[in-house]
Amino acid sequence: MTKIQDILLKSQLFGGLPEDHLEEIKKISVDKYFNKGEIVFFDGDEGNGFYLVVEGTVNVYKVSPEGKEQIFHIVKEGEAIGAVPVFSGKSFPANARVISKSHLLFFPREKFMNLITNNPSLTMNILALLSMRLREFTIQVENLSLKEIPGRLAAYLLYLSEEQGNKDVIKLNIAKLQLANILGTGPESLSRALGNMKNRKLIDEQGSSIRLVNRGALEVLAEDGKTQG
Amino acid sequence: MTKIQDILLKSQLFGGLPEDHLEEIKKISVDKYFNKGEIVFFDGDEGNGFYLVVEGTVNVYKVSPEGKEQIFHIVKEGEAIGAVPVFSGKSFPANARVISKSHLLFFPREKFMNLITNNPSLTMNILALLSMRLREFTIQVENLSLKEIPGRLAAYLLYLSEEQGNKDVIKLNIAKLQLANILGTGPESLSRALGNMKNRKLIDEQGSSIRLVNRGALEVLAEDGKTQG
DNA sequence: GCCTTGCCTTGACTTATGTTAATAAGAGGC
DNA sequence: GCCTCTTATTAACATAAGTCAAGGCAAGGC
Repeated sequence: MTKIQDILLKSQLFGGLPEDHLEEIKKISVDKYFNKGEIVFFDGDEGNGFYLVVEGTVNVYKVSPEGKEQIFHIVKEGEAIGAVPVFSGKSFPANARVISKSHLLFFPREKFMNLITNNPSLTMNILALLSMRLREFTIQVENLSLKEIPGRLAAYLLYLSEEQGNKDVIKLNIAKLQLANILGTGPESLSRALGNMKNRKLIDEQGSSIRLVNRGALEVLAEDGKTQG
Repeated sequence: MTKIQDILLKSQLFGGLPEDHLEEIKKISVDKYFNKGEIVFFDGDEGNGFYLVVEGTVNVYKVSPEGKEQIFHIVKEGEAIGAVPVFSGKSFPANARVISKSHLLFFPREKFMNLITNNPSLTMNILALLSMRLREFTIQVENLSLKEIPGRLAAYLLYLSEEQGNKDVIKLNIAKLQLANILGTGPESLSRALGNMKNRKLIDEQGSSIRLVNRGALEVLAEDGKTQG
């Protein structure tokens, strides 16, 4: 089995589909290669198809006129980007930029639509994918609106821990600046929040690893959102 | 044609479907009536189906431990709520509360799923619906993270104007407190932002009507997000 | 018409976070 | 191994917005 077939099989989008369907799917896709920093699409571009990440990492984000960046989603191997325009008929609602050398599969809108119409399992997978994305967005809005920065950071650290197998020592796989832009802030505020957590013995930092020293306190912080009164 | 059929026909979800399908759809639905203030579902409740608003208004929102409320969506006649759990298989990601006497149609998960499998147009409608919701969320995150309160307010006023036929005099159909909770703030900050706009002759307030006096300046404010430096 | 109740506004004050700038620490090239 | 460039930290300061509290206004009941 090729690497690509393996990725497709494990992806939320195409997982659980019979092999001949995967073959068909692979056939309509186009390989696209990007170097670090290159743009996959811009906010407002017409969406004539969507992408699946085979290798590398892609940031989906928006920028304010002043240059502040908000990251919506960090997309990794097996995940899809740019599906919204395919079904809404509107343009891309955000920018996407490759942050490491990447290999994507591009699925042209028309051909993909044809695949869907006679493939109920694929359709269900897409519905599940979009629904999960909506869930993630409710969490992001909640974090931005109802929590202060230390609370958002705590929530993110716990999320990373869960993602990495509930370990107490987690790996920060992204730059601090990126993390700040996920949390909706700048690098200085993130530094302060991390420093504060270290002082209060909630975490411990060793290079790009963070040890969750006091998980309970982090959970309270993430839940409460506000630096306790 | 009954009122319900009319609503179904005009909804994004069921619009454009043949009449016999609408009949089938109506058949599997259950009427639910709510009084002002009643809860439709809570964050975390198991989602055994979704709702379509026939009459009234429903707020979808989350609350912080301190009691601050963030409204995600104000759902009106013809719109759907609670679709996420149907397709993701997870619980409701937020609360829903009726803010005026309302009549909803409830669609049980299983039966609705059966309808989908042999109804491609309905499926396409759902995909479009979820995608549009995702678009709206990107805008909400952008507003919360990249704009200050006056900018969010300006953006919302312009959105209302567009919704109400690009009139220069718009009707605020919700309480100020609600509006504040849409914008991610409290009533005091909203009052101040409105007051400031009045001082700067961007708007004029008459009861629950707001006149957009200087549309251009509002657009700049909404676009820039930040009270210019 | 008066009183109650809920909603909104205004003011004074506090605080979290943005800003600016300078320094420090790492990573990669040569 | 040294230099350069990027990335991260720290500190001092500025400000948007939250908080608390008081007062005004409007709608509905009696």
